Amino acid sequence: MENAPTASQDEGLTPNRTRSLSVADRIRSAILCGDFAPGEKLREVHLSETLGVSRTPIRSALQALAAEGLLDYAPNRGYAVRSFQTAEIVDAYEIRAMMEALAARFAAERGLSDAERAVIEGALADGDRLLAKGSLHDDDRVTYGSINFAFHDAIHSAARCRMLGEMIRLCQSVAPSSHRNIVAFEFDDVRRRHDDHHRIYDAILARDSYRAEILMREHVASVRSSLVRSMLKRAAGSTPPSSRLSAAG
Amino acid sequence: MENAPTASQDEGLTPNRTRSLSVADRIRSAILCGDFAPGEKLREVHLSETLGVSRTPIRSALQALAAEGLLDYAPNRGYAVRSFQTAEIVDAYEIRAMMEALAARFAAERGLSDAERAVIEGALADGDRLLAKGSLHDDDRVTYGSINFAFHDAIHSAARCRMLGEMIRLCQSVAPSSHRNIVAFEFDDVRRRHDDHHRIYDAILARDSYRAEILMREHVASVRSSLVRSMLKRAAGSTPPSSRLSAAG
DNA sequence: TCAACCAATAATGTATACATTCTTGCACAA
DNA sequence: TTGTGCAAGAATGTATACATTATTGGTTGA
Repeated sequence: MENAPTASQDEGLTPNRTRSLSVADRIRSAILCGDFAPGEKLREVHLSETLGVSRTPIRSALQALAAEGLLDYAPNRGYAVRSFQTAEIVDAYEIRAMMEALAARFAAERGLSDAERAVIEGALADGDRLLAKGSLHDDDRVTYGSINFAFHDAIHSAARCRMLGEMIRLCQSVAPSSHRNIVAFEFDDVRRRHDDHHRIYDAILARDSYRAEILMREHVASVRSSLVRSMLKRAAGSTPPSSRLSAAG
Repeated sequence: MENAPTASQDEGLTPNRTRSLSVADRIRSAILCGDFAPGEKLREVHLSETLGVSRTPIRSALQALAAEGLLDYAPNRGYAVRSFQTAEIVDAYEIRAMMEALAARFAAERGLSDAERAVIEGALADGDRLLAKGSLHDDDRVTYGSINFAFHDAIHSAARCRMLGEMIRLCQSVAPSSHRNIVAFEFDDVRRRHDDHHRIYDAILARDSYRAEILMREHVASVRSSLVRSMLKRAAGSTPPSSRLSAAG
């Protein structure tokens, strides 16, 4: 009902899309959207019936998602949604800070292509324009998210290192999996980070690899700090110790 | 013939070993031993006949090895042995240097368990004993390899970060896959690196996370430098430019 | 009441047949 | 000779039946 037959919806744009890959995308989205509780078991037959494909592509998709770190696997016991502790998410930002710093260093050492330079300069200009307003609405935050992604993605590409890109992807797949992870950045936070972007770009252009590395490391680490601060604030605010026990179990 | 029926060789020590996992281990070993040429295609039916299992566990194993980075995959075109350029191997050491440095920092921040401390002190003492001889035979180099592994593995464990451990594993799976990668370390190299181990342990014990990180980063980076030097020397020595064209194609 | 045991059930693991896609080789025309 | 097109073969993708392993529930014994 809800899902059209997969075979007939092949779109010409994406040439080789196997059922396994499509199914992996759908399950991944569902996990990241929080449709499954952490630790929840994913049964093959159930997914098979829900998604309208046989168990074979389901198994393949689950294995792929486990390799991405989204699922836990135990032989003969199947797959379960991996539950990330707060500490693991914070650690992932530390790892990502190191990896992005290395990417910035590589980019500085190896130089930017014309396309990459254009993307970065576009991202910087777009950000300048957005921040010139002096405040941010929710839509603006989404927009800045795209700008931010474009900036970092161009640097990953400029690093010319496939393994580094893969590892950064792994780090990124951890954080969004936690639902309570939407940090409402303040305007000043965003402005400061956008200023970081300018400096990092300057360092890369100047082929100053050491400065590019240090700046990027601090840049990502500051996101981690904001995250921790935000989580502490929420923990203290939303569930004060007194009201906790009085709430119905 | 050569392979006993997998089902009957279940050993009590390893409880849940599926055919997929066993097959993945065998193919992984074959790749790391260089039984397949870089870029060589791995056909499912062929492997299925060779290893005496059906295509199902073969496909699962190939997907796992692709996730580990040992194989390349393209939809409808199967799997091929990933060929690592020299630059990629060198880059992997840079990545590993960052990751191991972070692991050392985490270990210093979070402390060592009694077991981890015992392993490290054992590795340091064993290394001291080996190096006291003043020279190394080939057997000694193998022995020191085990000592080195024990030291680093204990620190990975002390980092208390699963994702970090997984990423370091990924880095390590790259380097050995290149055959021309056996660096014949000189005695002085090994002695210097063992001294690094002592200093790193001291820093971790002293909870000096900054020093532990810096020392470990330099420690791994020095291996990369030795590797590069060794490759340059071999390139210059074994195939001098003059003899290159005279050799039969 | 509680623990251990065992059968029934349901899940995952494997083998195999079929479907789809890619590759290969040759025929044919420019 | 060279390039295009097509058909045969071989490879991968999928579905399904069967095998093996976990889990569950109840029974039995203390």
